[in-house]
Formats: sequence, structure tokens, C-alpha cells
Amino acid sequence: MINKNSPVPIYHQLEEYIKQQIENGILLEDAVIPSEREFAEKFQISRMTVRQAINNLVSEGYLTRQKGRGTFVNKKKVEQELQGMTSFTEDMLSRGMSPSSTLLSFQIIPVDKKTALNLRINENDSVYKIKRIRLADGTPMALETAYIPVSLVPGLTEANSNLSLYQYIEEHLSLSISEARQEIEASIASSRDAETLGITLGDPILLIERISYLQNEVPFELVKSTFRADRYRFVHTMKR
Amino acid sequence: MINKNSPVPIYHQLEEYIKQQIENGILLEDAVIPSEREFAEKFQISRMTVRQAINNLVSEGYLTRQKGRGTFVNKKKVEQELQGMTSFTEDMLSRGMSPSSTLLSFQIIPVDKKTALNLRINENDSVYKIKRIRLADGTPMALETAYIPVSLVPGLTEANSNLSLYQYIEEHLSLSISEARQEIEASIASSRDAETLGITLGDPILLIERISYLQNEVPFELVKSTFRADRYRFVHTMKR
DNA sequence: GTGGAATAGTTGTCTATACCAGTTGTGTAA
DNA sequence: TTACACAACTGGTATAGACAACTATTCCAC
Repeated sequence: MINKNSPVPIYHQLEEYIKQQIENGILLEDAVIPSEREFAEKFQISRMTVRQAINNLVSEGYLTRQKGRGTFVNKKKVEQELQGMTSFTEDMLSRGMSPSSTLLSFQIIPVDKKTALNLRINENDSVYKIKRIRLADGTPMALETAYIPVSLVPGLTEANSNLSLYQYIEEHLSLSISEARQEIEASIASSRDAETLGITLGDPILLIERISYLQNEVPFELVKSTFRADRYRFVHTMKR
Repeated sequence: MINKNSPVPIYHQLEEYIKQQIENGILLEDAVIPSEREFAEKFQISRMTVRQAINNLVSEGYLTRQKGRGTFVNKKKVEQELQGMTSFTEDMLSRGMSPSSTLLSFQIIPVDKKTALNLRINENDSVYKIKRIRLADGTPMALETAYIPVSLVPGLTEANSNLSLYQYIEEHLSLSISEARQEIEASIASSRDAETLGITLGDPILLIERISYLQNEVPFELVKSTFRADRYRFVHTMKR
């Protein structure tokens, strides 16, 4: 498990080892991990090297140290990661509402120039274009159009696109979203907007355009949403 | 400067020492700091102890290491902290525009119930109520009303409220803002909004309400802003 | 029972040392 | 002058060992 002759530093190997133990459920949430001296003994490495590995995991939020007691496993990263990530599903759930959606269309089309730029792919590359009405507690809240490069999520079909997309990619493709950029704009409902959302022409609407990025800074999706301003208010917390 | 018999760990003393050198301008931005071996020699401590101090400062964002070259001083914490914190001034500067503001009124009034709740103070406690027109490159962008508990910033006057508030509290009161919560809503300009912002009745506007918190989670200010939607778009990046 | 000492376990701090790996300037050979 | 080698610096990795500070448990005296 630990290869002293590898060019990969020992402390980094140990980090990966401990992370895996957590992923695989061998080390459970809130459980103590083996002591520094145990790790040192087990892998025949110095305690300071063990400390370096554990320190890194602590600052990455995987572990918590307690003097005199031991080192403990934190809650899973995944649960933390989607916090405040504002997928519609997460957003509504956190407001105590029940989200659902109606699929309006599901297409694979060559991407236009502007969207290609945003997704950092070539013009005319294939993208999924998914249009949905988003509902909360059964009433329409938003009209949403998502663009996703086919190359990133080859297996997407009408059926599984109906689930929360984020959940789908987390669980089936072991990718995860690490960053998102949003632009929020106020506007006035056009007659088409008004019709699909059940409001009146000229009513205020919120236009939200979100680009989500994977860990490697690869753009994953572009989502354009039109929210009813009478029902939806964008809430958002910034730290540090 | 370093007291080996102090109960305060040496690495922590060194951290404070280096931080001070940065604060006092002895170590300048982008400059190299003395090498680990130099610090060790100068204070007669082990290089590993020096590394522990420097590691902490690196993860706190004060320093950056570069293998083979040295360790460098980052931009001041203050400048980083307000990044994305969306004070109007910072926001406009980051868009390459020149921000200014016109003070409409500056009052000290007893706070109403709802605002008191948001600021976690008692009803009728004194608050500053500051109304301003915010301009970018000379044209009106937003109407802004800020509420700040007098108890938190006793010395505020019409004169210094005209500066960037954030800068004022950072520099004169050594408080700093660590978190902010925003609610963003679309609406339609009333005749009064339209008049002050120079737009037409019925035009779309963005209503932004922000509560900023200090490090200790004490609410610091409540700001209600009305932005022209034709000129302003709220942009925002979420990480992790 | 309660309080306190002894004990064995944990992480925290610190030292001294060694070698590796990347960067930069300098001096020498082509 | 140019190109390369080398030396002298930087931070990065790793070891072994010591003692301090803190926690939990056990056991004994009161």
C-alpha cells in the first residue's frame, strides 16, 4: 500500500490511502482513525511523515484532530460540496419545498458559437440541449435550458436526465462539480415566458445563467433559467 | 522577539513576527522573505519549526512558496477578503468602471422591528441610515440604503461615511467582514425609483438586500440596493 | 461515593540531520 | 559570443527521538 521507492511522496500515498478508507466506508464518520504511532509502525515510516499526511487531510476538511483523544473522520465531502451549489433541486429542498420538473425537450445538437466559447469546446461539437419547466410544490417556478457537452457525459438519455443532474454525475460518473459562476439579471416577461410560467406579459423575471465547472476547471454545463420574480428570490451566502 | 521559554509555541511566535513584518511594511508585497535556513539560524531554532510557522502562514494566505526560488509575500489580507464581497466600490472597480456616490441623507434613527431582527439588536436601538446614489463612470447605477448599528461603529459621520465603508472599518476599527448573505429579487421600477435612477416607470430593476457579518458572526450592516437592470448584472462565483 | 494519584494512551511541539529537487548566477570551454 | 557545467542557493521530503500537554481509565484512600 505504501511504496517507499515510488517517486510519489510517502505522505501523499498515505493521504490517498486514508481517503480511500473513508470512501470505502472502512473508516466511518465520526470514528477515530488509527493513531499516528500506529500508522508509523504499520507502514514502517516516521511519525512526522504520518503527521504531514494527516495535517493535509485536516486542512482539506477530511479529518479533525483532538489533542489527547485522537483524530476523527468528518462528514463526507460530497455532502459539503453541493452546499449552496444551487442546482434547482437542492435549492428548493433547502427551502422546504418539493421540487419537480417537466421535460419540454431533449435534443443533441451542434453547439452555437457563443455557447461553445462558454463551455470551452469547438463550434458544432455535440451538446445536449435540455429544456424543462421547474416546479416547486407543483407550481411553475422557472423555465430552464441546459447545455452539456456530449463528450463529458456520453450516456445521458431522456430517462436519466429527469433525475437531478448533479446526483446523476456524482453517482454514475464519479465526477463532481467544484465551482460555478452565475450571472443574474432582471428583465420583463415576454409573451412566451408569460405563457409557460403562467404570469402576465410585462411581469418582472429573474434571468440566471450558470456555468458549472468540474474539479479540473473544465466547464461542465451552461444553464439558462427564467424565474418568476413573484415566487422566486435568489439567496446566497458568501464567506471569507 | 522569540522567547523559547514562553508557553506560546515558537512556531506561533514566529508566525506573529512574520505577520507583523508584513503589516509594518518591512516585508513588502511580492518580496521574498528570508529563507527557512536564515530564520533558523537567526533565532537559533530548528528549520522544521520555521517550516511549521511558514506552512501555517501559507495556508492562511499570507505567503506563497516556490521551490528553488523562495517564499513570497502575498497581497494584503484586506484586499483579498473583500474579493467577491460585493461592496459597490469593489464590484465596480473589478469591472473596470470608476465608482462614485452621492449622499442623499445621513441619519441616526431608532431601528424598526424587522431591521432590528436582521441586525440582531433591540427595537429602537440607534442605527445609522445612509441613503446614497451609486454611480459608475458618472451614470446612476443604483439607489442604496444602509443600516448600521451605532454601537458597532461609534465614530461614523457624514464625512467619513462617504469613503468606502468597508475600507473605513478595516482601517480605523480593525474589524473585518467575514461573511455576507444576499437576497436578490427582480421587480419593476416605481415612479420614485424611475426618477432617481433616470429610467422609465415599469422598467425592470434588481433588488439586492445584503446582511454582512463580522468574524464573530455579529451582523454589521443591512444594505438594500435597487439596481437598474439595463446597466447592472449581478455576477458571482461559488467554490467547492 | 468522592477525590485524587498513577498510568497509559493520544496529539502537540521541537530538535538535529540528511538527502532530494528545482532555480539562478557564474565561470569555463567550445 | 554562446553553450554547458557546476556551485550555491532555494524549498521538499523523510528520519529518529525527546518531552510537553491533554484525555481517559483504573485503582486506592478517605
